[in-house]
Amino acid sequence: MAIENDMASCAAEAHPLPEGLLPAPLEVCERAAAIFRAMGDVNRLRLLSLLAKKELCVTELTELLEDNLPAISQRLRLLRSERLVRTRRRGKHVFYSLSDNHIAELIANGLAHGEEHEDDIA
Amino acid sequence: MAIENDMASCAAEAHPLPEGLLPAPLEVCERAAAIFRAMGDVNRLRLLSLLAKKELCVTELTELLEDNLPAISQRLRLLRSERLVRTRRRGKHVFYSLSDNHIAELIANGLAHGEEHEDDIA
DNA sequence: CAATCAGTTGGTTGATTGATAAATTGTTGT
DNA sequence: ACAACAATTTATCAATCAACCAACTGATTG
Repeated sequence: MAIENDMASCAAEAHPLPEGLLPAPLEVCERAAAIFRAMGDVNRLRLLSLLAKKELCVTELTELLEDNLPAISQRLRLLRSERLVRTRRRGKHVFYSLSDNHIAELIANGLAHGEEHEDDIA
Repeated sequence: MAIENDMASCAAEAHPLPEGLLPAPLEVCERAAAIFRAMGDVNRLRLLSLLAKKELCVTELTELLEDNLPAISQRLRLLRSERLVRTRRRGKHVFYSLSDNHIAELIANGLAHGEEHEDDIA
């Protein structure tokens, strides 16, 4: 009753909050969230799962994923805007690959987790 | 004109596509994409960045993130529905923690990448 | 330089999503 | 049982996003 104006008390009683306990910096979270968001779509992730194995051009991706070319191109565009993939022009073809190993690891880890919990869907 | 029904020819010329080159199974991608999607939001990721350090209750998270409690609770609900976090009731308080080390690694990796590319935002 | 192939861009539409506030459930202490 | 606190739920609204089709650019070949 005497300490009801101390808003932090309830939490402090439950656990003494360490001073240094802070969320990751906002800018870092924004960047990381942008990467995750870009990976957080089935079609884009399937694209990435292929690029994780091999550099591929838009036409090849279109065939492997059995989709139409503009759709693939749009997804690649978004992935490139978030710097998850790189492009390299070779004659008529534009080849896409993952921009760095860090991205490759994130994709591999995510897919690995997806395999473990495959039963969650059914 | 004579070969216009052979759709694969153009890509085959650019690169001989390995037989075994297939995207990750659809179900795996769906599950992995769902995880990434859940992480792909700044507010949820900040939540996760805290839970990666320590188990915390909703009230504590509300204070640390300086937001209102229902908002935090909603985000936690989504994270729980995707099985990224676990709950444990202790008296009046519900404590949240990451559901497993795999998730913790993904978060750590994502944030690490976010730190590297902090300059991308400015 | 015209024709064709490879890829991108723009605009629209329908579906998801996140924020907010209000009402409700669950828990403890008196 | 009641009051006070902790957390969830529900509903609604605005914003964001992905799919789709059409038009366009850029590069190569005849």
